[in-house]
Amino acid sequence: MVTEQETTARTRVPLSKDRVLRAAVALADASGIEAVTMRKLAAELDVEAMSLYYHVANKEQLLDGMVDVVISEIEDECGGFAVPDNVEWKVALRTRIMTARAVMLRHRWAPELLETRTNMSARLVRYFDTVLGIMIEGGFSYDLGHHAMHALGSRVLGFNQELFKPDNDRQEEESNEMLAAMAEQLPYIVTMMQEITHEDPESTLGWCDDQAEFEFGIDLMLDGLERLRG
Amino acid sequence: MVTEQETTARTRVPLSKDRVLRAAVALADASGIEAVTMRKLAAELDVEAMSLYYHVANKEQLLDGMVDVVISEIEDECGGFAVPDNVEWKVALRTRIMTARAVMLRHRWAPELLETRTNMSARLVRYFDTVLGIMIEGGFSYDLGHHAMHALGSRVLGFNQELFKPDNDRQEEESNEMLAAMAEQLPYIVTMMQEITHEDPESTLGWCDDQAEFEFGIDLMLDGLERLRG
DNA sequence: ACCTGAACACCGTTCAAGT
DNA sequence: ACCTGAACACCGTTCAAGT
Repeated sequence: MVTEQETTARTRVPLSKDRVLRAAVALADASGIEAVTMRKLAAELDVEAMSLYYHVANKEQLLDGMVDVVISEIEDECGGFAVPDNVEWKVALRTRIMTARAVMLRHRWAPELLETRTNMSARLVRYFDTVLGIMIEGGFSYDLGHHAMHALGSRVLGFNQELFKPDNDRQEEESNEMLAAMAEQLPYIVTMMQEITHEDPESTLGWCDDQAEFEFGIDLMLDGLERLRG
Repeated sequence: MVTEQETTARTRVPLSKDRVLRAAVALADASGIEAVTMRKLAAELDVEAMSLYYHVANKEQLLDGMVDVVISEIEDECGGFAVPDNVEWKVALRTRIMTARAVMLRHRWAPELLETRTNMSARLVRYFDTVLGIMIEGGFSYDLGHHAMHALGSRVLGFNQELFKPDNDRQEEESNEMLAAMAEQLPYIVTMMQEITHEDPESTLGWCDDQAEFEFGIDLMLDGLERLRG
């Protein structure tokens, strides 16, 4: 019995802030951000809920840490946060944004979390610095760069603030049915639905699988900024 | 004693879904969305928490209802959701968006709520229909109108997805101090801070009091769309 | 028809205590 | 140094019961 205890104690990897954060990210990926409670996360780590408080001050800090893990992934995938040389600013910025987007698609809870956090991650600020840097080295004035940062907003992290939500369960059936019933109330939307044949039927409502719409929006802004840069 | 009971019973306005929703909006305005719990809302209405469930199925429906109240305010302030005649599309759309923005500034919890809701308010869809209608009547193809709706995203409701958050308590002191310490880590941002004299110092970080930045972003998109319309 | 009380299954978190 | 148990103040919600 004592031997068994010793064995498990030796086998078990000790907890650490890093391990806690990684487990939290994995849990959110698998079951959504609402499944990330101190108790469930602890269970995932085969530990009591209160043990987490030794590595993390409170839940706020846990969520901040999860954001940081996501930003780290972007940094890794970009090969660091240096402003590239010899690349046109628009290309450099666009590829960076698309890389960020790829990371966000792996962690679909991340956009909402990013937007609701009030603490600023230091790593996130460094990401913003290189985004700004790409524009400055590309010939932007600091004034225009500043406006651009605000205008791009969270788009620089590869996601869009869509307002049409997935409407998970019922997909086409009820939705089309509802729209048909409201035809005279919604003349333009109904006509649009009829005119536009969506290649990928589920891409209309989801925010994240609609790569083409995201790229349309990004290019609209980048082209506009290029024009203002002169 | 019986008389007193009768008096209070006669004096008290009976609960209704409408009264519940208005109270919830008022509570969120005053104390933030996190203060809107079934128990606190009930207390505000001088009623037990369980009484709310007679007028509202659950908390989800309560939050959906709050969104609907906000959209109603926009509708009222726009004088209904009809597509205006004899107004240039860009002007019509811009004023509508700015009206929505004014409403959002009165209910600062609303943007976050709008973005996290998964149920689509019928009234919100009608709002979108007139936004699309303005563009179609302004000479947009349905295809371009569709792209534009996605690109504008929640901006059509008058808010921006900012990633720099207020950082409420400590304003300049710690923030500037921190930036100075990170000067070599954040060369571009630090320079930008130095170069740009903000007329309104608190407008840089807050998402909502920065009217000028919002207008810059909106005009960037509207001008871009005008160019694509041809 | 409208409201309530007690109870349940969950939260985050504190604090004193264990090894 | 690291982890735990019991307890507290809060959630949303059910259900049987009151008027």
